[in-house]
Amino acid sequence: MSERRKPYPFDRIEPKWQSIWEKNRAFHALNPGEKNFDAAKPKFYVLDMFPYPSGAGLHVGHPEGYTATDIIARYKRLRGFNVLHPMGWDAFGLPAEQYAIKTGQHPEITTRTNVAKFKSQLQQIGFSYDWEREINTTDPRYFKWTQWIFLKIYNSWFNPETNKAEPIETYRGDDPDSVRLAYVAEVPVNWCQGLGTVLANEEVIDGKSEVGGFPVVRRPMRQWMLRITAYAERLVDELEDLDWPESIKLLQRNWVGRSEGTEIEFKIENRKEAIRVFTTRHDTIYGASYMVLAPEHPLVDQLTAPERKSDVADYRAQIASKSDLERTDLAKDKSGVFIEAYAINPANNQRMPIWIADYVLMGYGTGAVMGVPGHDERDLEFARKFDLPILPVVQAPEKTVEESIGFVGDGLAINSPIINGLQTPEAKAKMLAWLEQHEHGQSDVRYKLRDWLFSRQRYWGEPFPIVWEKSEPDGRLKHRSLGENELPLVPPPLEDFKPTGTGEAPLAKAKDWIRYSDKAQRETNTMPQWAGSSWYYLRFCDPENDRRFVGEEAERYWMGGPKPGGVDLYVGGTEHAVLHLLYARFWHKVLFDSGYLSKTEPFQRLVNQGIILGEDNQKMSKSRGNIVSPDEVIDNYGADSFRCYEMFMGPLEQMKPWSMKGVEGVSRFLARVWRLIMEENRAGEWILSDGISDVAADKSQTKVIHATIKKVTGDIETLSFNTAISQMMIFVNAFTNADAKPLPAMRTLLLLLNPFAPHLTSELWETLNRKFTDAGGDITEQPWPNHDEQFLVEDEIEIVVQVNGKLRDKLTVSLVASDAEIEAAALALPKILALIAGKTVRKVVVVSKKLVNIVLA
RNA sequence: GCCGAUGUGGCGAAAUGGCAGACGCAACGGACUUAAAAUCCGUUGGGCUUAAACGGCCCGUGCCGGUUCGAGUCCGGCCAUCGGCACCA
Repeated sequence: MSERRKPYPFDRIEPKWQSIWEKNRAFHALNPGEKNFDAAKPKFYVLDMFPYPSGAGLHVGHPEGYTATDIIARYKRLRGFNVLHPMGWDAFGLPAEQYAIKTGQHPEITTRTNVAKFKSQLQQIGFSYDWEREINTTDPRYFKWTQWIFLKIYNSWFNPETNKAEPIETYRGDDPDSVRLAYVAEVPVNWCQGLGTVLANEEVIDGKSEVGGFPVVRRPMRQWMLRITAYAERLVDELEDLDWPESIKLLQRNWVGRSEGTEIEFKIENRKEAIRVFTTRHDTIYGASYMVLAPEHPLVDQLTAPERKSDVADYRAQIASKSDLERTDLAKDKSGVFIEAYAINPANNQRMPIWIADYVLMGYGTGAVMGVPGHDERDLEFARKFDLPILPVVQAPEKTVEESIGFVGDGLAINSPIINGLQTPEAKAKMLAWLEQHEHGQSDVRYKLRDWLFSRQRYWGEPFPIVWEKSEPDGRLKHRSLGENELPLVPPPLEDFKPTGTGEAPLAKAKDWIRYSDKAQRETNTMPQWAGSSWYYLRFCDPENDRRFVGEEAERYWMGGPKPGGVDLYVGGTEHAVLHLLYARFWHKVLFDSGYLSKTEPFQRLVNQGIILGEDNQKMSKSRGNIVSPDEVIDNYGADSFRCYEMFMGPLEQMKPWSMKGVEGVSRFLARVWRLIMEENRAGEWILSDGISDVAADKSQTKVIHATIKKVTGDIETLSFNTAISQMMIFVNAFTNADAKPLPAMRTLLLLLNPFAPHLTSELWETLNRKFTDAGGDITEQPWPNHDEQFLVEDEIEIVVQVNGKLRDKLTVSLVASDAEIEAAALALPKILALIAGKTVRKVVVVSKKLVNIVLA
């Protein structure tokens, strides 16, 4: 590619200013208690979702959110805030480990290389991060505290009476291990033979591993779990006062899946056991004609008649062999086995045949449902397939009884002696009262949320600070935590990172490391990648602290404020709408309950940037070959053009395609700003333009200046950066052909543009200061300009004149004209007279200082 | 299937219920130039009217209806695209 002449010397000024900022520690935030800390300034904590440093480097999607937060950070500094704007690396994770398996290169080396690449790319864009606060989740000084927090969780239980976590010592029951917030359980997990590890649900796509595409099967394994379900209610309720997009709140609410209903007990014919059922439609109990248990339900073995045992065993085997994928495919086709036992419907004492079927899940509710085929789609399918009785008990509005079969909405209770004639809500209330009164059931709340599967069979993750010890009476292995003084627990050096293939973690190969004492061995599983990212925003407040995960004063300052959430602005992709944001909130609440934090929520305001598509309008991917790297953009147009284009493309939260032509347009705009202030001399050198003079702007220029201050300031506050840039383009267009460029106007423009194009504006500011010294100091030390409304008012205003709502003419009147005067003037316009001639004016609407609408009969 | 978001020129997009298309891209025309690039200026939703220009008229924000003096914007119903969940009782 031939050397193109640069429209302005960004290749010289951008590295220059980046090194000045670094040398001056321009963006270093001071903590309370540090020398020069200014307690009079308000704080602002603006955070990006820190990246996983992959080998591929940045693509243009990463810096979209980063640019937005950088503009906010720079703007807030100019507005006199102490700004915390940090960056770090979420560096544990599968790709580095897979690379290690392939090449033998230790993940630590891969990680270091990738971090260096990412960091240099971010620095080239000129982001104002406080690099002195850089953190890396794989650094033992960091994960020491990840392990420490795990111990806090492990050593806590959730007290339902206080609705918060408390130290395990306060638990009065026999078996503390049964209530810890971190516990071991045998659960069905996603096992991926190809990768040799269990995977989280989100790492499994259509029954295959996201990495490598290997098949994934369900398999019961003993795993570490975190009791996030204890917080289900608070995770929903405490969303309320957060400034998050409603759609994201809804996603979280749906994920937690609260439903209110009733737990009902059904007696079993001729037996002492009972089946408990959870239902949200206890008003349909008269229509419950059969009972279904999940195949794994603990009562199945006891209740199944001897002659049905082999059928049940066959059915269970058949289900176990199905993969998740097959299960989804077969979702519509109901299957099940009758176990030759009967339950008694407490409402009408009818016998209900008991079945097992895989459409009932052991993991939700009680693992048992009452079959109401009249008013539940799945029950109806099941009943039709196995010829079970179908009784309508809710009549749909405007429908006959017969037509109401399959109706699942609210209607009129029928065939239900106790509640006949009642609308569903009243029917529910009365039925519940009846059930409670006769001790058949009580109201209950259930959640879809499951506990968090927290262990992985991987090398490249935080080891659990847990040892397994032979306990004295029975010689069984029991877990216990390491002491805080034993942290960090660093993973052993390994030559061979390969999975064992047996479900045992790679750490099991480090025989010396595992051996803790004569009678104790270390836990060999590691934590998932989500661990480090569940609290990193806290560490940024005080990253060097080696006595505490975050210092109290630093936490109170940066995570404080009047709102429930601590981080003032958090920007990142929607892909983390549920998991990361839910996990972080959960950890935060445990730490809050334990008295370590000042706020109940981590993130007050959340904004999701939209993804950037390739020029072909498709998602960027290696296989499509449409990935745009920031490097090429910066080489050709400079970092400021890159930043401004990222913001000019469209609304931050919207999905939008990349366009190199668009970058060029924005680059032209910045070059125009440059040439507003600079000109080339005969030698081809850029020098301060003769046109710049210290004169006042004229009236129309003043108006543009103040309109721009107002618009840009308001737009930055609402993150509408695209329209802020448009307004600055209007400003520049207005001054491009002016004979004299008034100095104060130029300074105002540079300040407004500074958060967007910091290198260009710093350079021009400095150049102006060399000749005109009164502004003094660096651009970053200036106050943000204020607009004055008086310069925006017009002497004369244009009034739109409509006839029957259609624009017909315009009218210019004085600012002080009354509505009556405006109406009279409008009705006197020749065009309007012609239009209304011979017609009756039925009404005239006058909107003050705006419009007249003449309505004809 | 359920839930949510989005739908405006050739393209990215603007528009407190009040002039639809700001700003930018692309395209076309002009100035400068031996020429090109760069730069600057202008035109640019569709159609009709007009020899042409000025002007004038009609249509136009996914589709159908409603509220309103007035709807891209509010309400109801559809359609399409994208995203999430998916036997959750």
